[in-house]
Amino acid sequence: MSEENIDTVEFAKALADDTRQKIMSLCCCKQLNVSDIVDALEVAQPTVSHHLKILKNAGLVTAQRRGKEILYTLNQRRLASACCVVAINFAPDHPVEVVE
Amino acid sequence: MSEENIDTVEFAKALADDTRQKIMSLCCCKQLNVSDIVDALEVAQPTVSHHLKILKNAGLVTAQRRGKEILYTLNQRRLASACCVVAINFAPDHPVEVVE
DNA sequence: TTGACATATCGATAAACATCGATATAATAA
DNA sequence: TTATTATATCGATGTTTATCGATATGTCAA
Repeated sequence: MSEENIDTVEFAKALADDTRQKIMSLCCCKQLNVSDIVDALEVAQPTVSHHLKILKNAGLVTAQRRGKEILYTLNQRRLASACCVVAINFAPDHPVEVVE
Repeated sequence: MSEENIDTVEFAKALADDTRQKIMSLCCCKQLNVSDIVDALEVAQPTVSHHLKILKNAGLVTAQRRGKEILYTLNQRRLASACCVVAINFAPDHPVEVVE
């Protein structure tokens, strides 16, 4: 949930599901509402909301209400940060960083 | 399991457990046998073997027999690669790479 | 207001998973 | 061989998690 402090277990758990990875791919670089995601995948709406909650708690997506709908977007910066934190923590001899 | 082909769901699942992250930290830069890991953590030996199998299948540790014991080491290169693959797949606008 | 639409939450269920005691397998030494 | 040590596998158990139908909450338009 936190802003910049990354819990690597929470991060990995959020990432550790095929449906959530699909959701992440879908809302990368775009804002999608829940119905868009439900239509793109083959899972029920409560299931999508469940996964979005997990992704949001891990800081991997952000939510923004627009009228009746809620737009979700992948938080790419956070994701890249988390990958770097994992690499730096566990693979200190192979440092990884965001380029440019 | 594979050499360079990284399954991001398998990778994330392997990473998504506190005990496994502790094991990874323990055998980073060193070779540890199972008993060393059992002693360092507070879990039973079959549990440690179970986690080592998951890490090994994901390519995150390598195993080498030496006499009666089996030495496990973290595969840092593989871990760094996997982090990069995740970042590149899901955060294309924030490219991440192994430096130097 | 009421109704329609969009999403979240609840409660139940089944599958996946972490854990451990008991036991099997493997290597070595006596 | 037998005994000892180290690790893996098996089988059972409890916990976590993914899933979905039903329902609640929230927003807006009429």
